Amino acid sequence: MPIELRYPDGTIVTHPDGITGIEVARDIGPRLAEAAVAVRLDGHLLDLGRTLDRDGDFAVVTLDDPEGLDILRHSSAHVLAQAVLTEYPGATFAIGPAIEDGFYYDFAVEVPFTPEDLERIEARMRAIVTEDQPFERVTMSRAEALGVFAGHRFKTEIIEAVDPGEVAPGEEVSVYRNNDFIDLCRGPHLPSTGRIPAFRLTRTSGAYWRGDEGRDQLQRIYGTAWASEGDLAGYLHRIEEAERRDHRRLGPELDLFSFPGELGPGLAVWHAKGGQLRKLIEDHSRRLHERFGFEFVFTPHLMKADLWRISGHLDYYAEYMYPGMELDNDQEYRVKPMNCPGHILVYQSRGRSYRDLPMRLSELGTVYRNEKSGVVHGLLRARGFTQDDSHTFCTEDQLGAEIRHQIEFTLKWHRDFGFDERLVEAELSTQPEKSVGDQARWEISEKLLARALDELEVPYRIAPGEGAFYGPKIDIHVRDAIGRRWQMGTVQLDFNNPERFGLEYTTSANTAETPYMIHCAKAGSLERFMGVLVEHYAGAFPMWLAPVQVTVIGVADRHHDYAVTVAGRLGTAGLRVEIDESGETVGDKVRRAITQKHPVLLVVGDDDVANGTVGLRLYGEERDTRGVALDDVVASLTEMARIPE
RNA sequence: GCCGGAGUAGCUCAGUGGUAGAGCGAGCGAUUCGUAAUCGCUAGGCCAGGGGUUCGAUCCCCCUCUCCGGCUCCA
Repeated sequence: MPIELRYPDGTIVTHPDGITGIEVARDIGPRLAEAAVAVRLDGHLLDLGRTLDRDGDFAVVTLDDPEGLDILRHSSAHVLAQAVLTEYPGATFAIGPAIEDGFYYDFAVEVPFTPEDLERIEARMRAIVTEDQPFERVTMSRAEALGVFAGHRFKTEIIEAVDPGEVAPGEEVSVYRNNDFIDLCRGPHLPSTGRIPAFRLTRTSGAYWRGDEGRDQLQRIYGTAWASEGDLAGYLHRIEEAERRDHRRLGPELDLFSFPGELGPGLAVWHAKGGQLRKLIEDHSRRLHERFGFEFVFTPHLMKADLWRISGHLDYYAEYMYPGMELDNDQEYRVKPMNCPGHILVYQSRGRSYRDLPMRLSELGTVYRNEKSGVVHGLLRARGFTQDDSHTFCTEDQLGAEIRHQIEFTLKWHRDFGFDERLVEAELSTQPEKSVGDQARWEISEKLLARALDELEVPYRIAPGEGAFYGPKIDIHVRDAIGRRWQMGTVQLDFNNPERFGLEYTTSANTAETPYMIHCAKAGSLERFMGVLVEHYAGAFPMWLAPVQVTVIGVADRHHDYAVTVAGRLGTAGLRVEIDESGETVGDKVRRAITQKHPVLLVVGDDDVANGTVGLRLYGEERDTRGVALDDVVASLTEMARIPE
């Protein structure tokens, strides 16, 4: 029975039954056959040597395809495991998938790997690649497989579980063999180890078996693999670029913030420049909250423990809360990890009617969370931070419009900081297995959250069951200047707190109703947001955010008075200006301003004093413009420094 | 919290079982210069903290703290 394959260009070609993927590829073209690493038949990836036994959409997969890279990385993981099992007798292996940009493999070994081990393993891997060992696919029964992997307890566990995610369905399992190395695997793989063009082992770490803290701690080795040495170099360059942008490095360098050891982990101090930046961001936050109809409230950092008992935090969140302190006749107090209970008390301070709703309460609320010691990470994961937090109380009728309103706000917020529509993605997390709250409310809310995203044309994916137990949520993610994805703001429904606190409003029919409560943070944590901003802009902030917008440099000391005049004019126009008064050379002063990433540099010399002009150089530009009239500079810089409308 | 790595001047890093060095930065002096580093001098270190081994420890061992890479967690 011949089979009909439809190629990506739409043509349908008939082939004899039993033809293999590589044979079809050869039939299409010898160069394609050479580049081929696998084929795809109706969405299923198959090894090149597998026979094709049915009609379907057919495509040859090469290393230019994302799937091709996944296969390359997966095969690289096998070679890694082969190298480790060869070099370290007694080692056993767990799982080794492809991940973004690379792969890893988890091992159980007597002694953890050292950087020297990594070199040794990498050398062995190179030898395996040079030997160009073919990957051979073999299927066998579970019983046989249990025999093959006897003594490898993790593999045995996988086979016994017959996890459909890791092993082909049914009783048969597939394994891949190259030389005497054999691994349980669904495949597909490269035709042979020699088809790995470029790889590098990058680091080691501990990892738990099955990701479970309570189970074996394994040794994980990470690597990266690419279609060419050039791609590998490009990847390593991107890593360097990310390091260059690291906010933990730029923060102190640009005098923005630091984490003094005396304070304790995860606690930052903001220096004057970072304080200026933060003030600008907070000002913008308040401006927009006001424009979007929010009211400002303030709640204390310390509240009676009973409040956290009512809210349920002491039941569900206690491990993140700092220990209580006993005051006034054994009254226990807690530092707040969240702002919600405070805002609820504001709501509850008097009887509310439907006429009060929607009530949007916001606060730049500083909270403290006792993050585990191993997870604090600069501003991105701090123990003390400030949320641009808000809690909105509304009726069911208002809910749809309100959700949309808050998402619009969040989008506007990100747009203003350089994350436009193209860089924003959302994630809609729905009801988990264990949840509280009225089922009807869950359904209505999830529907309205999705509808708002549709209407606002925000691309999103649904994370089924990933919502908090108290309500569904939308998380806003952005991609930064080098393509990394960050989770930023969030819009969350909360069915738990209104119930626990017994919130009510009086309807027009004079009945009591429980309001909907929407938790929304636009930036999330200001600290985290600013950390991401630093990395996004690589410390070179746009004019309106730059702590120092303009540096004025006199060519020689005799130009100092004129420099002061220029700075005065700019300052009067509302610009943030510094004069470099050091006795250094012009070249050195220019370099310092550039190193500090100041957006605008004005150099003034004899000609400028005589003509009322300046020499203008913008950050990121190699050239400068001489003899620009001071009035023009004031006008154009003021325009450049405009706050987003 | 767990696994691994690392802590030497403000920063980036050399260094040795016999009580420490460079570059940058800082201060001072000279230089007065037109767009990415002018020259010189000076100051600055409980070598993360504590304990041990040793005649002697920054160096070797143990503990603690902090940071880094992951894991885990992420109401």
